[in-house]
Amino acid sequence: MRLSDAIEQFIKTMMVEDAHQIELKRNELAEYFRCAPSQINYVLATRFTPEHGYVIESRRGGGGYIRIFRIEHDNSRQLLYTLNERIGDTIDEHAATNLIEQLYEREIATRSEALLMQSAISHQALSLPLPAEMKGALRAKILKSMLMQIACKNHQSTEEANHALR
Amino acid sequence: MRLSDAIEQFIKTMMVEDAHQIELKRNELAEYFRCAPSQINYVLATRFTPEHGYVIESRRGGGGYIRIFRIEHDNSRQLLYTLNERIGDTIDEHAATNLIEQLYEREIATRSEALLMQSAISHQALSLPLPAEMKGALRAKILKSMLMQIACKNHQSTEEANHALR
DNA sequence: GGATGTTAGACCATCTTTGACCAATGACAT
DNA sequence: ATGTCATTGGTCAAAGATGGTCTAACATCC
Repeated sequence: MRLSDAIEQFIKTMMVEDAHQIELKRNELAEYFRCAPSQINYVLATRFTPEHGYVIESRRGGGGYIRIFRIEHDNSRQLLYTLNERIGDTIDEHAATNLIEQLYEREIATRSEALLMQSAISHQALSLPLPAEMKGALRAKILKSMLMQIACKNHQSTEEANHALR
Repeated sequence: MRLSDAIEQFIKTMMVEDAHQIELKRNELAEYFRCAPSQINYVLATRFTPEHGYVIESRRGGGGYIRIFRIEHDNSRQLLYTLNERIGDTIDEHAATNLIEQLYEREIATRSEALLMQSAISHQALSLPLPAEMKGALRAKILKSMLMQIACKNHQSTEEANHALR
């Protein structure tokens, strides 16, 4: 079996047991699999992306860590469809607005969250001299990032939220 | 847990009890945590700056002390305004994170809003091939746009509250 | 054999902790 | 008043502890 697949399985097994969130040490994991630490990054970059339904958060320095959050299974299918099919690599403001509207109507996002997302991807927020394709790509990334946050937020404790904010 | 985080928590706990202003002895605190006195300075320098909403005053020599004040704001609108001013045309992720954390700690933004803003301006959300200056400018615009939204929302609820009182 | 996916490693960025050395203050002796 | 010195806090740089990025070499799959 490929190393990357083994690491992927290992992490996913950890997540099954332990709710929707795990914390790991890059060097320890690399040590365990006797591979280069950057191998861990490779696995995360190719198999634990927002498109796969995961959010990653990390910190360097003493006491550093890598945390992986997984979205809840209930909404995950719907959300992943939204992320991959409806947003994709780019999205214009109009489509994004419609999408946000829908999420609000379906009570996946609160009114407050919907308004905040809207303001983050509005033309005003992205009013810089950039090619339209770049703006579309940016909007897609930002929107995906925020949607994953909403999907994961219920798993994070307040304490962890503080960390996430640092 | 990291020593610095423990010290930070310790101080913040003191502040809550003690009306947003405390006095401490550097050496005593260092003794308590069994660390180098300069560790205290490190914590203050990285977590209790004006950017975090704190001001520090100290004196050396016999009877020396360190006083920490939490900056008060008349109301949330003022703070939002101040922060908006502080952002300027560009802001890096670290500074933005500090701002958002401050809003959360002062209950101007909810946890959900804080996390959402954080994810919108995170480096992951802006991970496209753009020069760093452009990313900083984008982050500033996005953040301001979101802060405006929150200011708006808060203002509306204030209006509603006023209305209800009439 | 070319496109795509893996792996390792060199080099980088960030955060924390400690310690040597510096500066200010106040008590006290002269 | 002035000098001395113990008492405190401040600065800065080095070392340590992590994780990130980039790229070349290698492997695998059509």
